[in-house]
Amino acid sequence: MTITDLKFIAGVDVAYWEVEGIEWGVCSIIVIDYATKVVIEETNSMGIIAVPYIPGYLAFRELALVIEAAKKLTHAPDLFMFDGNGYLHPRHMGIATHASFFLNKPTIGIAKSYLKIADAEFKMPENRAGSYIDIIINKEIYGKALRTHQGVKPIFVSCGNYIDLPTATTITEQLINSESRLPIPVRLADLATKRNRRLLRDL
DNA sequence: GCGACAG
DNA sequence: ATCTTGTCGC
Repeated sequence: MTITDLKFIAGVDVAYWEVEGIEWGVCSIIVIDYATKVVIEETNSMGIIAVPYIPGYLAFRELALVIEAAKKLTHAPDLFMFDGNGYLHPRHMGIATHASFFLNKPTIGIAKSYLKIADAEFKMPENRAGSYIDIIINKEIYGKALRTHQGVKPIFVSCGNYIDLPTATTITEQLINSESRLPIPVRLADLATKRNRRLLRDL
């Protein structure tokens, strides 16, 4: 995978709500033009969520909706960014990695907090935009804690699949604006998911 | 039994 | 993730 081949990049997220003891979820996928950052497309899917949240098993809870929303896309993304980990996972199989086998596209994992692996801790990157620290466990780089803005918590970037960490990091950094510590596609998917939830639950 | 815990 | 008001800061 080469950065110069990238045209469309997708951000994926899921939001939840409950109705009479039943949990529902809505998945939103936002596709933007990598060069201009303009939104090209949005697709959604919604359904009952039957799988509970268990740390390490997020994909089993969210993937069905993700795949359903991805099927509706008319502009095939060249890469998908997820709200959650990829290789930075106890079995190297976070949702970003797991999803790649269904999407058949490069994926990147972007987590907002650290999923502790084998009691391994990480040092916080220094407090300035762009600083990062590799998360190394048993001499292997799982991902990195990346500070996208000064004075804000770092995000955790890891490979999903079909991409290397330096490339994933470069792409992530190029999609950061002043609006959020998260890359634009993930941030927009997060906003879309909450907007759609408001519309759906008030139905 | 207690603490930890992506979303 | 979600439940939630005001509030501090750029």
